[in-house]
Amino acid sequence: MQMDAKNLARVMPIGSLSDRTGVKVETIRYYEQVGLLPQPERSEGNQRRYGRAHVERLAFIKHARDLGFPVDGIRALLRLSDNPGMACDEAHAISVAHLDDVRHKIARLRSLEKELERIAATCSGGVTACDCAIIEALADHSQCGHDRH
Amino acid sequence: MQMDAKNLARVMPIGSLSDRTGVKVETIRYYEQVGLLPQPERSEGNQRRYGRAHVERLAFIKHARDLGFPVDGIRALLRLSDNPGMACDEAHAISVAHLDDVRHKIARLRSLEKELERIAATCSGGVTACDCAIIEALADHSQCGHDRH
DNA sequence: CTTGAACCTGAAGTGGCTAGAGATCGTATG
DNA sequence: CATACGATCTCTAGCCACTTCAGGTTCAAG
Repeated sequence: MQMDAKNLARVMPIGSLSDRTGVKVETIRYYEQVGLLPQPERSEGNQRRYGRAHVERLAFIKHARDLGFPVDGIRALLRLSDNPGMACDEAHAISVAHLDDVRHKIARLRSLEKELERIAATCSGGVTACDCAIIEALADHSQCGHDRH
Repeated sequence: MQMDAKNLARVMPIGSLSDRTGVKVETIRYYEQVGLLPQPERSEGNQRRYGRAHVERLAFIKHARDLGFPVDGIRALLRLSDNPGMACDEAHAISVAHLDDVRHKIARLRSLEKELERIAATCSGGVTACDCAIIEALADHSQCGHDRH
């Protein structure tokens, strides 16, 4: 067993970085491949060795991904974070654009929810009464709230 | 020009099927490839020829996709719709499962929305005051509603 | 020194399409 | 009947953000 929690923040293998950040090993390698994470130093046997800076950068990435930022947006935010000073306006623009996107998705899902509720309610699962209202509803576009006469 | 709207419901080329259903030509071929649409008859010159049944089936598929059903779910619903009688319970289960999924997505997006609002609000875009609050918020997980001490 | 978990690379697979290349078909005109 | 040109054909690759796999190498505990 490795003395993980304590203070190997100095030189960590990829598995420990994974444990610390909650990002899977394969995903870490993927992030390196697409240029989100810099290439770390290697052990004599060619294994990746990470330090504190990598933990922070990966945590940043993970947090942004959890918030649904696309990888390209994260790349931009990381670039800004690397060059402080010329940052704020652009970071704000990226966030607001993403917030907009999230709101659109919510709106769309809400209307889906409504129609699914309506469709599911027409048939409560008893085999008797319907044959089958759900399938009919899907087949017949005219029943739903949308157009198409 | 072809007499589209009137009554070529008998034998349609793929473009007309596309126009009637709002599903792109390439997508129609894709649906055939993955087994959602049956292989249609062909003209002497090997072009697809569709009839009324295809229009209905494709409309069904489109409606379900618009509602966010995954292709596998649609495959199941189509199977049910082909074998009426043993249908209703299973169709209901599929729909309810999907509705559940949609609700989870909504809940998740709502919490994302809240946090993005909070983060974006910390820096309103003026370069002066922040350097940069958004980037700090992303870097520092401890500020947000989640855990991690 | 042996074992076995962790690590390595590179390629392919996922879902649900979309886009492109390059060839062939079908039909409205001249 | 010939021509032009849009519609269609097949096949392949690309998109996003990973995930999975195969087959090998390294590291560290006992």
